[in-house]
Amino acid sequence: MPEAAIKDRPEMKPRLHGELLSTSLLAFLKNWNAYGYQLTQRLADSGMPECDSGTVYRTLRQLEKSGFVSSFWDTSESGPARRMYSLTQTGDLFLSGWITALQNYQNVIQKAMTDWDMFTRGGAVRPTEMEEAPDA
Amino acid sequence: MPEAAIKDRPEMKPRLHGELLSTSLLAFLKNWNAYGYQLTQRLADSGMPECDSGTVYRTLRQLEKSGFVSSFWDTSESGPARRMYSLTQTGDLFLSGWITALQNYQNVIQKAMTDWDMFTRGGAVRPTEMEEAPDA
DNA sequence: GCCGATACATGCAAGTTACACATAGCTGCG
DNA sequence: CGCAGCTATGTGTAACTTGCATGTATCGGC
Repeated sequence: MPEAAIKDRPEMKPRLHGELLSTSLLAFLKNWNAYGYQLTQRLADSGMPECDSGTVYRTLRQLEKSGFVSSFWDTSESGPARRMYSLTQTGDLFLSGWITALQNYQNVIQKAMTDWDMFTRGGAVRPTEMEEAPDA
Repeated sequence: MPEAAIKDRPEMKPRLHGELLSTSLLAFLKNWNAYGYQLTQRLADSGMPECDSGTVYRTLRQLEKSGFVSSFWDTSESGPARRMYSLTQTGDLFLSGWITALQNYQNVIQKAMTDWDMFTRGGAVRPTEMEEAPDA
């Protein structure tokens, strides 16, 4: 994890949101139906950055509006009613597409680290001393 | 890539933005200094979803405000002046932290796919027929 | 001079988020 | 019963982010 310079700035406390949140939710729903509160807890246990539960609920509604999940009220258990979500076929399709796109992202990140490794081990100039990238 | 149901909806044309964009930019800058226009092109060539060049420029300024990159005007080459960016130590640190966090995300996604695989091969009930997740 | 490519930037409407707060059901307990 | 605390879902709002269109300026070729 990042050290002092980063972790000490309250404004950059990392939070899970956006596409990473949406797709995490879809991933959880691939194997099990679940409701918002439950998903919030699973995310918290997953080692990912914390996320606001309000955002989780809104995201789930958004995913439903997009047709990626569907929901119904579950009153079978004790306690307050739960809105159970399940993944739709469209959502499953979207998740597959996302994973493919993620590969390209991973390639970019990994290539950066690999190249850096070659730089340092090869004794080449450090990037801050270079003016521009090669053409290839 | 996702098929008909998804790709035909113009509103869900995927675009690269947010943290995935920021970190892609930082990754490119890990090995080479570069300017906005150049980075926009590299992103386009990377196989990732398209992204708006205006968003790239704004994101770079934001990264500078956060202290993750620094910039100067480069007028050494012919053509319009270029704002050259380079990764700062803070940015490098942030990128490392991000990669660690990404691992957890990948685990969530991958576990979903693995479990699904076990489901289908093991002949277990499909998730849409299940009411709730197991306790463990 | 004029066009097109390069390069960076902003205005605006629409969408998204964090944080605080609201609502409500159920459980345990004195 | 009263009432605190957990479960469960949501909303109001200000701040921020984004896509798209557009604006500005430099330079090379003709």
